[in-house]
Amino acid sequence: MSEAVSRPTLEAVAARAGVSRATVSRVVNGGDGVREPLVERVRRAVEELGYVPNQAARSLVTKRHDAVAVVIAEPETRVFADPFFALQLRGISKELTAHDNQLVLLLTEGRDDHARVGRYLAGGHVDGALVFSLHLDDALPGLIQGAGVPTVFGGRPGWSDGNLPQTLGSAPSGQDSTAVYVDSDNRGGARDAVRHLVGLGRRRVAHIAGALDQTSAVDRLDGFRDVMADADPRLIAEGDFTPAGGERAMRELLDRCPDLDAVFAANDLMASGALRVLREHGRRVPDDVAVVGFDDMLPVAEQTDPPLTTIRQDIEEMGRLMARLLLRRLRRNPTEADQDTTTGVVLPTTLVRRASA
Amino acid sequence: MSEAVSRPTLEAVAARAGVSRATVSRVVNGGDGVREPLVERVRRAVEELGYVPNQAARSLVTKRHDAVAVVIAEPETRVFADPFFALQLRGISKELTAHDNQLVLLLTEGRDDHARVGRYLAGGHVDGALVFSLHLDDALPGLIQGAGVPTVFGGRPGWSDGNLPQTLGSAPSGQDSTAVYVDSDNRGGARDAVRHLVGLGRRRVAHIAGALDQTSAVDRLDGFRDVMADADPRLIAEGDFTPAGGERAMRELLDRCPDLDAVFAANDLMASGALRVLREHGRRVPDDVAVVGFDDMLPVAEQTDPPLTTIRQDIEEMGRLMARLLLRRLRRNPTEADQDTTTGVVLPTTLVRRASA
DNA sequence: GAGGTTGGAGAGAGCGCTCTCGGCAGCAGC
DNA sequence: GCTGCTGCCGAGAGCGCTCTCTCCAACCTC
Repeated sequence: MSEAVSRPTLEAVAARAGVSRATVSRVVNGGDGVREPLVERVRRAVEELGYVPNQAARSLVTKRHDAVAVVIAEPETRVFADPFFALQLRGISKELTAHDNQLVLLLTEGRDDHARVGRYLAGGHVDGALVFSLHLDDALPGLIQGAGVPTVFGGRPGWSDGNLPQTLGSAPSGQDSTAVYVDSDNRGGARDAVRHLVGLGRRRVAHIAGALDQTSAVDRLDGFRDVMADADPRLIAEGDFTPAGGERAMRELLDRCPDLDAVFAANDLMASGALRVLREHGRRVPDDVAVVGFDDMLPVAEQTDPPLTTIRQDIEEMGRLMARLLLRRLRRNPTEADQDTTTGVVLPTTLVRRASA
Repeated sequence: MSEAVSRPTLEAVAARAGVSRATVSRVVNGGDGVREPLVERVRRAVEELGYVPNQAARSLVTKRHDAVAVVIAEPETRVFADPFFALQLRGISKELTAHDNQLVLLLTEGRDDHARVGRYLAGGHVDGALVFSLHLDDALPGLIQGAGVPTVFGGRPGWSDGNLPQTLGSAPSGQDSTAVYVDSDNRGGARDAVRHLVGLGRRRVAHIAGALDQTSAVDRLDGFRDVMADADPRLIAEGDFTPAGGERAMRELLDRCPDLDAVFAANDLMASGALRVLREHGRRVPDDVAVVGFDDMLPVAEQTDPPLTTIRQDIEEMGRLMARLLLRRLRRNPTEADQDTTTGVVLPTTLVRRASA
């Protein structure tokens, strides 16, 4: 019935190895400037005692935490429940653990929670933050910039470039507050999708847009317009990224333009809804109407009837890249950081051909 | 171009309020034993300086971290990409933040990573762990029990009750190493599913089992057998929880027992595969063959044709409960903990009727 | 071989907090 | 009016680490 054995300290290792605390510290942190025989002796002592550095004590003095926060602001279960975040987290996790950083997950529920997150980040518990900001009117990005924590955004934040919330009053300066983000090429992907449809000989191409308070939806719509510059405005309907929204939009479109011969939906979920409505109206896919989605959300895109032609983005890579970018800024010293003018990284997308177009 | 302003310390607050550090500490931690006027003064000073306690310094002395690890061991992208974990995380997050605890996410990639997780947990960086162990042969649960960290498992761990890895050599004792877990009522849910089919008058009910190295799959199979005690063994096929596996199993079943009139699939993904094969074989659902799934995985269950009748489990609640259980053990003092004989909590499931059965 | 130079090791301060302890009021009891 | 409490508050040690500063030995240089 022994008391919980307290874990060994640097002191204990030093005693065992017959050296000073400082030497053990040096060895544990890379071993530079310590002669080989001593290094060896310390290593053995560490091994034998099962020594693990006390992170709290360490960060008390270094002021580093080797931890970054991942902030996911998503009140809507629907979106949260899709595989998107899981994959992104996975990419982030891989990159972080490869550099011995911990991942502190912050999920927010509604607006009130934003303040909590802001407080947490400003509290200096983590070295940096990875933030997913989905909505244009979201206060979170501003709050976070205000917290003065190095941050990388997932998805282009809602404010336009050059219009950053620079002057947030008491924002601790010294941090360059340029918004760094990683996004996939929503606009380019949309262009590819529409070009593919046009290449198939379709002339009346409709678009089911996503919720336009999200930059991804706006960008995909822009991509559509890039190719269909002179498109009939009635060929565009706004959905909300849900299957039900896709159904609604599809009905509208069929109603307004019965002669449409193709649909580009801003995500696979809406495309699946559209497919259902098309079938219901007796339109054959892809013979009468060709359909392209976006996301390549596997459980959906592969299961629809017919399987969905869509635009794939490498979600996991996006997460990995976000983490890599953040770690790089954390590592740099100020002078170098000044030269780091990266503001946005845009990942390519690819068209995945299945049966629907 | 000011230097990064270092955040205020207890000392600073004390000076401003004209009291000692100890008094500020008392106020910050609840204010017991400090007279009202002083409390007020300290509160104001905290407010004015924007003081936030330094968590590292605090845990250095308290040896608590107000943080728990969530360990998700899932090398397979497929499973990880389903909404399951997202919802569970959400539940966990809600409960943890309600009690001012942080969530440290640990995702593992393959076996080698298990050691890393074990080391991390044993390193005493977190107060407890929430672990999702999916496979029967998984070494992780053992490793974690060995780390001597209070743990709650999500899903019944792979070892049978009463056969815990008690003696893991150098496991720091003092912790009661009973495995606590939260699971949904896989067996009961399966029984409900099959009873529903039987209640519809179906007599040749088949089962597509999940990967049987997972307790959930085993339990669902057991539930099936509970109701169909004398079922033809050829009516059972093992899938792997994927749509493709469901297709394969369905083909097998149709081949072996062309007269089957119902199928209970151990998850919705496999059910969707089964539906496709049934359609391909000209069987009408539910007229010729009724189909029930499991999980109520929304993007899938609602989108199949016909929409899937399935068993719903409250995933988010499961997560919340796991966190609650863990926090309770962390809060308790040893004597009380001894009386806490909770080992498993099983959450109820409900049948959701849609069109497939 | 005296003085200078270097690289490796130890001593010790101190990060920001908590918590025990001791002091000192204020009050009751005799 | 003195002892003995009780209740508040401050002093101070110390959590486990990093990091600077100092010291010392070994090696050059002329």
